[in-house]
Amino acid sequence: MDDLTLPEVETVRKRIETATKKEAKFCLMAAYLFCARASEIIGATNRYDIAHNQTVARGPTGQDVKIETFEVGDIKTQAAIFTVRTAKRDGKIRKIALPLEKKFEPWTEPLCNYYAEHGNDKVFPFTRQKAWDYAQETFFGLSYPIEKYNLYEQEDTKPKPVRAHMKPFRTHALRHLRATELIETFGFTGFDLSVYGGWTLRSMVGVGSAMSRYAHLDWRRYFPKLLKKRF
DNA sequence: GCCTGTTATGGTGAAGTGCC
DNA sequence: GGCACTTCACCATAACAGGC
Repeated sequence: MDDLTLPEVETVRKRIETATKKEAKFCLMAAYLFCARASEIIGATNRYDIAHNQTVARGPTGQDVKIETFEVGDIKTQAAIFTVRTAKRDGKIRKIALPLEKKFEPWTEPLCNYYAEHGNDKVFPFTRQKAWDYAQETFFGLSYPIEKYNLYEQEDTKPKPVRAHMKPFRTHALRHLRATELIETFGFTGFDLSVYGGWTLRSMVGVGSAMSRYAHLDWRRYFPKLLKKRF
């Protein structure tokens, strides 16, 4: 029986740090920090995916980040605000704010600099398959858990339960890892996570229309929780 | 209106294929 | 061999539907 747990954050971060290709390193870094799906990072789609309405590349250009000062009470610090276009929700914009100070998040500044190198061009001008290759070579030997779920087949009226199992750690696993870290380490609530990760409030915390009025809550709601000295 | 189960849709995983 | 493209099974999650 597999141990159905995620790898340690530190293990994954070290792997990303040691990625040999610069574009692989920053691509995986961004996917992890933004709690993003591959399509929210990559900037190119091959002909087949376009023809079959598969992945839409929603990745950023070098212009999709800005620096703002965050000030509340005694706290005054700088935040890098990254614009991410959410997959599955027709490219709905969400803002990922990350502390610029190294003691809070040492990757924010290098990622901003990498964005700046690309100007008006796509920051990650390659396909999801390429990103998957990068994840495969970077996370070789690591795996992550898939929860049990029901499989509904067209010809079968009864759902087929699929047991919890492990899968090799690839691009989508970074989203799982980051979401878990935000809850367990930074104390994010379901509301915070729905803003950060681009989930609907219903899918994240199970609230209906009455609470969905708060769906506009922006990065200032969760940002103070990221000001936790860890490095 | 809320809750819960089901379905639809769009995205990812991963192996295969073919070209240079 | 390395790379990009093709292919389809699998998975995540938004939306729908029905009961209370």
